[in-house]
Amino acid sequence: MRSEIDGVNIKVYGVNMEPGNGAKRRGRRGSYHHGNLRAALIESATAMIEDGGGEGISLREVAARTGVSQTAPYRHFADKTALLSAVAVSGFQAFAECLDQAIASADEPAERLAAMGRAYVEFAMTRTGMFRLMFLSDLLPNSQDPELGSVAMGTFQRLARVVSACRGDTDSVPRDATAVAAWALIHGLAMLCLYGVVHPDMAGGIGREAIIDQVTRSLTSGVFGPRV
Amino acid sequence: MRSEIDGVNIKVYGVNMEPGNGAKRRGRRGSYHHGNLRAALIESATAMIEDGGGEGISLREVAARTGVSQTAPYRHFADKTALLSAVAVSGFQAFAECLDQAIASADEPAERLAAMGRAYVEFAMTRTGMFRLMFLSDLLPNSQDPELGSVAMGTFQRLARVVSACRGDTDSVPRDATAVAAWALIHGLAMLCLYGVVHPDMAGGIGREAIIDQVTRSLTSGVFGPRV
DNA sequence: GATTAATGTTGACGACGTAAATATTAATCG
DNA sequence: CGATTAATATTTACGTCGTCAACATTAATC
Repeated sequence: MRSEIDGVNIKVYGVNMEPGNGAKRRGRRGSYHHGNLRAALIESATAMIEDGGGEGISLREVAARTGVSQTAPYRHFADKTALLSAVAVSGFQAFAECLDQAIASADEPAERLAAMGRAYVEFAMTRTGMFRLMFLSDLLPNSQDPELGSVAMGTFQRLARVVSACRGDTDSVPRDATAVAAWALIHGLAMLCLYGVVHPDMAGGIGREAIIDQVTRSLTSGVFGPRV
Repeated sequence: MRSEIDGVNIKVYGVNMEPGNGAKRRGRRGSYHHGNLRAALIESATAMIEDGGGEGISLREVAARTGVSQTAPYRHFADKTALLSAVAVSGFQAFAECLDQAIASADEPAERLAAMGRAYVEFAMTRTGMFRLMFLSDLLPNSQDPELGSVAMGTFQRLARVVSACRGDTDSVPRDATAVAAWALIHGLAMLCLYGVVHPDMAGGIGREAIIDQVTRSLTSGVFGPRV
């Protein structure tokens, strides 16, 4: 970005920021200031996480893909973890939208719960990189970011509400461990699918789809069914 | 390790390998060759993972703690991942022993299953670093090491056998998704505990112990109970 | 319009994973 | 037993990474 002519430094900023490069950048293009770098960094990092190997993502490459210098992110994030944490927050928001969509797809509580289970696993298998960042990195346990914790809790509460409805409780949150068990069951299933333990053609002649179906169905029977 | 006297290089090897330094080293001490470096590296790495932050472990530090140079590990492991994979294998073996102990602690299949559930969660909460390496790193899905996959499957089969017994099946592996559901439930519960979602004093007045108890108990009732 | 705050760049540092070349020891074979 | 060879460890070096400090450029404010 810097050419030296006759001992005079001439800076050339924004070479790849010219109009028409297809970026969704809202700020003034071609200027020293980016305009909306924070959001752009999250966007770049998200794209890299979605389609690439999740962990091997470097802050420098995120900056490069966004068209800024290596240290520019430090004006908006304390460190790499903070950026990843912000990405995870947006991931949880997208996740919550998927769950809400599943809830809206059915009227009966039992069907709703089954739909949520399928949506949960589908999110894990479709947006693998993001799911791994959300649940398989050390972000959640070690998080300094309170927003991450609360948005993650939001997904739990969505499940808990529907479980309550299934059992006929008036409270929006079940008083016993049922909601925890429901979440554990569906989350664990997603994990086993991710690990490759539950794969498309399993031993015993039952495929992954059938297993997902049976397990999500068991969400609405047995201990998860109506209180007696 | 190298002192220069009158232009002559004198190497001093094994300074901290003298007899009586308390190491469990089986090889010839004080020699250039370590004797059992592979096992020693796994041991050092295991110790670092158990009591420290799991992910931030560097190959260089493992080598240093073992008393060898940075690149010595490359004579025994292809790369860092291979070493971590070997550590995970030993972790799964220890995990299997815990499960076997739980199985041996009871005679009734239902009690056995509940005991396994408690052991599972306890392992996750006690040996957190190892559990995270085993299940929360990318080792399991991406593994090139066939031993890792098979030893991980071993823990599943232990659960599957007991689930079969609970349901009164003659086969050692249930033909439907019940074993998967059982594993998913208990693994998911361990995850939620690790994430801090299920903490000692939960909302609703029930503690973690009670939740673990209820969830593991639900393993032996409802869909996991005897076939009708 | 000058000052100040916000936001970017450059350059550097130490730690890391790992390859290449070299040194030391153990194993093998006469 | 001595010489050769294979195994194992070390030194040095390279490129990448996260991040700090110093500086440059632009926007906001009085």
